[in-house]
This record gives sequence, structure tokens and C-alpha cells, in this order.
Amino acid sequence: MRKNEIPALLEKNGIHPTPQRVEIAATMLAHKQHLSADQVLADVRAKGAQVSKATVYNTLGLLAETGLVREVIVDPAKVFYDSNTERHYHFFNVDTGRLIDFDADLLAMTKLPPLPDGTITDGIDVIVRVRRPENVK
Amino acid sequence: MRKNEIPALLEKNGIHPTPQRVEIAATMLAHKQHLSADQVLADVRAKGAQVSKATVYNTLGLLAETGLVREVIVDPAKVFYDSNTERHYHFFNVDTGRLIDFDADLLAMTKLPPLPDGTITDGIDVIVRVRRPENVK
DNA sequence: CTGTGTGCAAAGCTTTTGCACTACT
DNA sequence: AGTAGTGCAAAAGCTTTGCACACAG
Repeated sequence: MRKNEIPALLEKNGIHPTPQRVEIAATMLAHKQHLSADQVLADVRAKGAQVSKATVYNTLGLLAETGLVREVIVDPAKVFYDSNTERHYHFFNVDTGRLIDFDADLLAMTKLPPLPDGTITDGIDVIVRVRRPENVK
Repeated sequence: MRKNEIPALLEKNGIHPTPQRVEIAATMLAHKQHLSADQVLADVRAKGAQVSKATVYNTLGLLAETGLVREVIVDPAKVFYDSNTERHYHFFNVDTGRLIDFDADLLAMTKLPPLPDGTITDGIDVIVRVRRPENVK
């Protein structure tokens, strides 16, 4: 996604495109990637933009609400934001902290259990935790 | 599990059964349940035991390492510890923060994608996020 | 001039770390 | 006395909140 398309995209999703928000969204949406909040902060600062950590969090929250990015919760230490919004699941390498996508079609989930009463599905996360073999603890 | 069985259980898993650890393990393993660290702390304090938050964290970490409890990461705000160690997955109600087990057999996962090179599976988490219908944002 | 919306400093959490202390050898 | 292991106060780190400011009507 090119940066000059960002303001229109934000507007279309009901987000007022301020300079900080455009910068943050441009960083997130440049490629399909997984970034933590402080990686985003480092990236936008590296480009010379002046943004606070709080604004990064708030903006990523907005993007997540509108579905432009997705929160991935695998590591207690920090949330990842994923700019790949297609149906997919994740490998999480517990040794390296690295997150890798895999297409939802590669995992056949044929039946689902009955949902708790009075609820509807909001999303399904599948996390395959992997590590290197002979991992000496 | 009865409390007087706890010390032997800990010992069998290579954990020296100190009074604090026994108290924490007894709370966790009393029923199949999901507790956060500070719920555990509140419980053991309610029983009159004198334990610090740090010890609760360290002990839950030990229990998780030996497989007596399982970490469940669904909520960025806090980790849950699950005393149900059988194969199962989770519903997570995003409105209430409530976590509900469902048996692994209720979800048929017939194929798995090829793992990243040089890794082996460490575990698979499935989280079905649910919410109440007509949730007005 | 008033009201809505934005960005950020500061506060609030959860979790980790380093150290004093204990309990054995 | 020396050593290994334990519990906790304090530190660290991530995330949220409340407020000052800016801007539109």
C-alpha cells in the first residue's frame, strides 16, 4: 500500500487522518507483517516523525477496531499487530519470539463445538507453538 | 485433589514443597479452573497464608514448567493459569473476560501445515473468541 | 465562544529480577 | 563455614487514562 492512499483509507473507516495516524498506519500497512507497538514507534521515529508511545497504542487500537490490522496475542510480554487481515493462523516460535503466518486452508477444521448460550463467534485464533528440537532447558 | 497430597505431588515433579508453594499449588489444583496470578494471591491470602506476589508468580511459573498447570494467553492484560491439563481448547468471552474449556475432540483438526524448518511442535492453542449478539460498539 | 476530538505525560498494571536469608552439608 | 535454593521488595516494562490543547462550528 502506498502512503498517499492512507488518508483516504482511514477516512473510509471513520478515522480522522491526522499526521501521526497516517504515519503509523503507513508503517503498519507498508507490508504484511507483525509488529509490536514499540517496533512501530521505532519505525515512525526513524522516519523523523514525532509521535508518542501513547498515540501509537491508541492508533493501533483504532486500526484494530476497524479491522485494518489484527491483534495477535501469543506472548504475555507484548501484543503483536498483524497487517495481514486475510484468514490465516500463526506459528509462534517460542525460542525466538518469531511469528509466522500460515493460510487457514492448510488446517482443516471440520467441526466446531456448540457455542456458549447467548454468544456468537467473534473470531478463531489458532496458534501452533514450535521450538527447536533437543531444546535443552 | 486434597491438600495433603500436594507435597508429594510437588516432590515427584522436582519442586521442593515449601509452605508457600504448597498453599499456592493447593489453591490452583483444588478444582479445574482458570485463575490469574492475583486471583491466586487473593485466594491464598484469604486462607490466612502469608505470601508475596512475586512468589505467586515464581511458583506458578514452576508449576507451568512441570506441566501441573498450563498457561493460557488470551487477554493482553493478564495470563491465566489453567489447572485442567487434559487436551482441550478455549472459548474466550471478550465481553466478560470469561474463559471456558471445551474438549479437543469437539473440534476436528484433520491436517496440519508443514512446520517451519528445524522446529518441532510444542503445543497447539485454539481460542474461539465469542461475544454477545447485537453488541453495540 | 462552545464543544468535540486528539496527542501525550503521567499513572497503573502485571511480571521479572537481584539480593538477603535460610537451611542444609 | 560454605553452598544451594527460596521468598520478596524493588525495578522494569507494557498499556491505559485523564487532561491540556487545538480546531471546527
